[in-house]
Amino acid sequence: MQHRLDPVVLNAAVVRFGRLARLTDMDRAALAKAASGTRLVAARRDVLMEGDAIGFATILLSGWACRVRDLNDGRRQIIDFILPGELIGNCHYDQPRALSTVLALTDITLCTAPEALPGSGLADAYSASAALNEATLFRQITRLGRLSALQRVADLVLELHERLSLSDHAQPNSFLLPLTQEVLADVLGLTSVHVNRTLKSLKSEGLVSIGSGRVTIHQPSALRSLATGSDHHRVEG
Amino acid sequence: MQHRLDPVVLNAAVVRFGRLARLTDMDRAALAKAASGTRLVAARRDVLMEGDAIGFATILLSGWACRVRDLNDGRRQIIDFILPGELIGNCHYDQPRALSTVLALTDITLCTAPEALPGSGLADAYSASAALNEATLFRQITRLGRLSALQRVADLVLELHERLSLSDHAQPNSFLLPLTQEVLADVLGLTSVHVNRTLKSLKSEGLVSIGSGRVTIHQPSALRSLATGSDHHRVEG
DNA sequence: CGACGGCTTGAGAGACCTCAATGTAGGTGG
DNA sequence: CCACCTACATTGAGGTCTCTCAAGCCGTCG
Repeated sequence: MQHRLDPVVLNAAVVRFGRLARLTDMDRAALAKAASGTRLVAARRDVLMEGDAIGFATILLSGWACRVRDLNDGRRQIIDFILPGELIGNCHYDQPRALSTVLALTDITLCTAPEALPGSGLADAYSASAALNEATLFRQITRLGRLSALQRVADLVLELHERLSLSDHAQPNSFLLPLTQEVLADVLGLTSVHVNRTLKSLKSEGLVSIGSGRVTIHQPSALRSLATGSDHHRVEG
Repeated sequence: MQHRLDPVVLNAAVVRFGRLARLTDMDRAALAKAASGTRLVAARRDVLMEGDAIGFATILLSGWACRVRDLNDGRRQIIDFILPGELIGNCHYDQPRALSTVLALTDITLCTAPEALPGSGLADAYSASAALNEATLFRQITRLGRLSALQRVADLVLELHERLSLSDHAQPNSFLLPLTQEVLADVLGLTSVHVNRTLKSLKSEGLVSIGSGRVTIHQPSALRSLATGSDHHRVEG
């Protein structure tokens, strides 16, 4: 678990899938081999367009991407983020067409997801990953449908911290957030102006600090109760 | 395709899956056999609770259900509807735990989804169904994040018409909608009061009529342009 | 008939948006 | 080194959409 320049150890997919299922050496070797052939996509470039023909599922090895849907009036909604170690596309059946555009939010590296033998640990990991992805969509729907701006931001910060922790991309109470406020607005269903004011409010309450690409969670429990609406016992600085 | 009391013909799953993939007689027989053993759930009853252990995937044969998430303050968000012929749970891997509560909105009948041999038409249908379900979640996210109340209702009406048409549960420009305005509010991320006003507005513009459980779409193209925001050329009565 | 659930309507409040200006940091060229 | 440009963050003022609270209505069912 130490930091070496060994790609097997540093591979976000190995870390994440290893947390989702019990991997054998063969599974890890397959992931390492897959990760030896990477594809790079620059920030702001499309990884794939809605309706594109898809080959195999892909693993995001580094950087941030997102699924996004564009509206006729120029606005857009980010469906969900894709974080290191997460899958793009489905491993359980051939998906002829992409269901949404996938956009690189930073420079990213991708690799083809190795095929998993039925019953293998890797297959279990893919299943768990798909289930997590679906749960993330459910959470996003609830966030957009029923939470206030303050709650949405709090909930998203907590979710990102949880998801990044799965691939060791987060510290116990902070993580790197390489996103502009406009991107946050597009995922939260708000305007960037209101995201700015909401962040300011969270900062001034001392719950989190956000700046120069890093989020630090100062009061995890207060943030959680804010996000879940059980905000009775407000923790005052 | 004629209406007979033959359960094979009336089976919503056979109709829907037959539209999603080319089914063999064996596939249809498997569905018919599965549908011979049904489970009934009364309106307002939970089909399964979030976190429940799951066995096999289930097919909804009749009635309306929904995935729902409850909040601490008593409010709730309906994630998506489940319509006749649609799947509950995943056919491509064992899902140990339910990701959300599933609630019967009307009296419903369920059956276990028959196992699909790899490469069979049924397997293709399950894949297509899963892809459609994911697309529905994407659409719901976009609806909640970026559409106004008027647009949300318009978009939902169009979506429901499309989905019900897949299982022959809709007429060319109308369908039965066995939902209260409160349920609509919970799926649209609005209050029932505002749903009421929004419906009134749509009616008064002559786009749709809604009453006694039936929705009729009078101006499909106008409704579509309202939902997609390309509402420049308003169609005035 | 009364009770109930769902629908409808009104009035006022609040959250979030729009428009617009200013501030700030990094990058580039003169 | 400074002027300039661009992208992003920040702040203000006013408007609008949706919510909240509250009341009345309507059909159904006991």
